[in-house]
Amino acid sequence: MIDIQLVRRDPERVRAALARRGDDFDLDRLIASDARWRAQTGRRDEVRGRIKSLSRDVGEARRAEDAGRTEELAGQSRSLGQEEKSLDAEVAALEAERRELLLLIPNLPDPEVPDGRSPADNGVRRWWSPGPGSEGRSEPPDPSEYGPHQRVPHWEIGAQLGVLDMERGSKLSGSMFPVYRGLGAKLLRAMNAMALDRHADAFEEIRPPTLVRTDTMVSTGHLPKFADDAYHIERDDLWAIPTSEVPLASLRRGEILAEGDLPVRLTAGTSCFRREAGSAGRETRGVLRVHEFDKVELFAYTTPRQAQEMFGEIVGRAEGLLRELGLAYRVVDLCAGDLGQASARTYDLEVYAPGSDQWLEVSSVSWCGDYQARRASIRYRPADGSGPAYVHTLNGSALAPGRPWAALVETGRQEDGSVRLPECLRPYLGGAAEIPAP
RNA sequence: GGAGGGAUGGCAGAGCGGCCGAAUGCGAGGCUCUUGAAAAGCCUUGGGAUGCAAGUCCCCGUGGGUUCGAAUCCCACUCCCUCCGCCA
Repeated sequence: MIDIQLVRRDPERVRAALARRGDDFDLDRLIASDARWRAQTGRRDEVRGRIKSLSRDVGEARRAEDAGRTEELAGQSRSLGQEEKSLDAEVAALEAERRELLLLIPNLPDPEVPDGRSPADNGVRRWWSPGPGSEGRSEPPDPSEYGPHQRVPHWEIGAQLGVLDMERGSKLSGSMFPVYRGLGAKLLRAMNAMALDRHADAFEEIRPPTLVRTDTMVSTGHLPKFADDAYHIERDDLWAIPTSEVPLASLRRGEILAEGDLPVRLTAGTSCFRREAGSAGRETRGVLRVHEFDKVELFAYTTPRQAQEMFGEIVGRAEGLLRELGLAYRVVDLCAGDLGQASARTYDLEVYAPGSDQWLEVSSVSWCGDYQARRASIRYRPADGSGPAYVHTLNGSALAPGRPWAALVETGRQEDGSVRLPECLRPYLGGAAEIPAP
C-alpha cells in the first residue's frame, strides 16, 4: 500500500499520480476516514490513560487497606470502562474501513513512466532479433525473413506433430488447460530447467508452496481487489498462486533484514494458476492464454538505492534467455494506465510469433517500490543506525515457457514441417535437435 | 484423523492479577584499560500509532472474554514439538 503520511501531507500529488493511471479511486473518502480514525483513537487513548492511572491508585488504596477509597476509585474506573468500550468499538470499525480503502489504492507510477491509458501508449525501448552475427540485430524483425512454412500457428503445428493436445486437455480440465506430449513436454521442461540454471549464480532457488493463505495474496496486491482472477479452495481457505511472486514476496513477511543481507535474490519455478475470467475469444487459442502454466520467476528485496540497478539486472537476465533461445523480442515500457496494481514501473518483454504475426508478452519485470513491503511489513535495518525502513521489492519472469514454446515451434518450423530446436536446449533434451516431421 | 506438551525481546530463559515493555544470561554496539589483542569493567541495545515537542497509547502467537487493573485467569483459533494412525 502507499504511504498514508504522503496522502496527508500532499494529497494533490497522490491524486495526480492516481489520475495518470486512470484510476477512479475516491481519495477524499480515505482522507476523511483517516481523519476520523485519528481523532477517535486519540480520544480512546486518553480514556485508557485515565483508566490505567486510576487502576494504579486502586492498587495503592487497597494496599493501604482503605476500603472506601478503593471502592470509590474502582467505581470511577468502571464508568470510564463503559466509555472506553464504546470508543474502542468505534475505533475498530474506523480502522477496518481505513485499511480496506488503503488496500485498494494502487501504487503510484514512477515519474519516468510514460503517460497513457492503453497498451497502444506503451513505449518500445529496444528491439532484438537473431543473426546475422552472434550479437544479433537491434532492430525490428523483417517480415520477409519468415517463410510461409513459419506462418502457421503453434496450435496447428503442435497438433500436427503430436506434441500438443488441446482437446484432451479440455476433456480433463476444461478449455485453456493444455496437454503437452512427448518432445513438446520435454521442450517445456527443458526451458524451465534452463531458466532456473541460468540464474543459479546469484539467485537462491526456492520451491515454495503453490497454495497460500489470504494474507500472502494480500501482501503482493492480488487481494482484495482481484479475487475473481484467482482460484480459491473454499474448504481450506487457500488460494492457488497466480505467480510465484506471491510466495516469494511473503517469504520474509514480518521480518526486519540486515542491510548487509540486501539485496536478497530469489528464483522459483512453479505452476501458476489464473482464472482468466471473461477472457474467452480470439487471443485464447492454443497455449497463449491458459489457466495453468509454468513460470520461472526472479524476485529481489533491495534497499531503495539498489532498486534501480536491480531492475536493470532482472530485465537483462530475462533478455539473455530470449537471445539464447534465438527469439526476436522487444522491450516495452508500460504506460501509467497499463501498470499492474503493485507496480511503479514495468518493462514487458514481448516475443515475435511469426505463425500468428503477434507480439507475445513473455516476461514482465516490475519495480514495486515499498508498496508490497508495506503490505507485508518487510523492513531492513539501515547500516547507519537509523530506524527500520521498508525494503523495495522487484519481480520479473525469467521465463514463462508456454508462450516461448509457441514462438519457438513457429520460428523453428522447417519447410518439411519439422521443428528445429535451439542449440542451448540440447543438453536438456537428451541431445534432440528437432521435433521430427510426422 | 486421535492423545498430550508448548508459543515471552536477535537467541536462550524468568515472570504471586497491580509502575512488567518485561529479570537474568548470551549475542551485538560504544567507551575505559592495553603497544595491539584477549580478559575485565562501565554504558547502550525491540517494534508501532499519534503529536512540532514533551508526552500519551498499543504490541509477551492471533482473536474474544473476566476484572477497577491481564504477559499472568477463562474460551476459541493458528503454529510448533512428541506419540499413535494414515500415507508419497
